[in-house]
Amino acid sequence: ALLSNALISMYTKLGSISEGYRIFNRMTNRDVITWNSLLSGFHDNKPSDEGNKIFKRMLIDGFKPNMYTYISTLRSCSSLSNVELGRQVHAHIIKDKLDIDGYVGTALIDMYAKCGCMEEVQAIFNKLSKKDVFTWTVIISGLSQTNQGEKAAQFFNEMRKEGVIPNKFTIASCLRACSGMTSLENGRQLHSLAIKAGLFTDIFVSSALVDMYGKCGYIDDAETLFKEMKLHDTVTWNTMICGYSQHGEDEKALEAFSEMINSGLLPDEITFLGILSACSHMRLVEEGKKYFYSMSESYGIAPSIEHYACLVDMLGRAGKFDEVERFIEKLELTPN
RNA sequence: CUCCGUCUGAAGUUAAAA
Repeated sequence: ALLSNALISMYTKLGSISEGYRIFNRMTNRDVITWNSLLSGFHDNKPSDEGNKIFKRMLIDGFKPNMYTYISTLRSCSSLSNVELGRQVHAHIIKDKLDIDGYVGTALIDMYAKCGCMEEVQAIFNKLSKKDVFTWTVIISGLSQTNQGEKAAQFFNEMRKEGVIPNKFTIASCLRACSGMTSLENGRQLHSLAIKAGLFTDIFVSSALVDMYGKCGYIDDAETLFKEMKLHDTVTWNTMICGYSQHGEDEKALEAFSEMINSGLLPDEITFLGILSACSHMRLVEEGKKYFYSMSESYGIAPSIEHYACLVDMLGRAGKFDEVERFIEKLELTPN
């Protein structure tokens, strides 16, 4: 069982969920760790309710979850904003007296924060005896992600008063809060803090800085920062492309797209939202259609309803209302 | 008693309109 467990964990963490399941299904000597190993694979992959299914199946099969199980299941709840299951798991945790554990507490706070349940967050937070940088950061990121930037800033200040040193996760989350509030002052302070702490070169921190300057209206500063970065990934390019497009610097958005492709990176669905938006601003209907069809033809990305909306917007701005109608009629998606 | 061990916690980019 020890070897099989390790194998399941390896496969699921590498994204080969089906390989993990194959070993799992062949095992006759499953233990709690077997189930936990299976659960651990759904952490870094796309959100799915597979984790919740495994948790329930485990209970039905008569296995007693431990704190590893609960933490993994809570992660699924967080990524799906499934507070109903989260509360059920919480009840199990209290029953098993595991709620005093720091990791469990952090996972619970994260789940409630991402679901927007601040009363629960406060209650658990107040009860925790030891608060580390993870505890503070999950709250700050939860508030940033639910557009409660002012509260995020309050927690950040309180954290520093307590003498807890922010790390790159904390800084990136706070920068997101600044972007949401277009708070240039706080953003600049975080910028110098990041330099002092040696976190400036982290790609999450620097991308968040590029975004912050863009959102605060300083697209030139964002561009300068972007060009100074040694590493660019898809998210960094997306930040710059969407920043250009949001500022009406649409030609630059398209140029950036070409540069991105030339550098060997692949675009994703967010890249195309920025690109289609730029084409729409410029009334570049034919060019925009080319980009739209290249999504599935060249990059294997299925357009979402947002992409279709961009195309409708583009046709509408260009005054092509008859074409808009035809386009909507032949939609394979249900219009919203 | 201490350490180790097959499973545990957080971060950046998202169209239009109003």
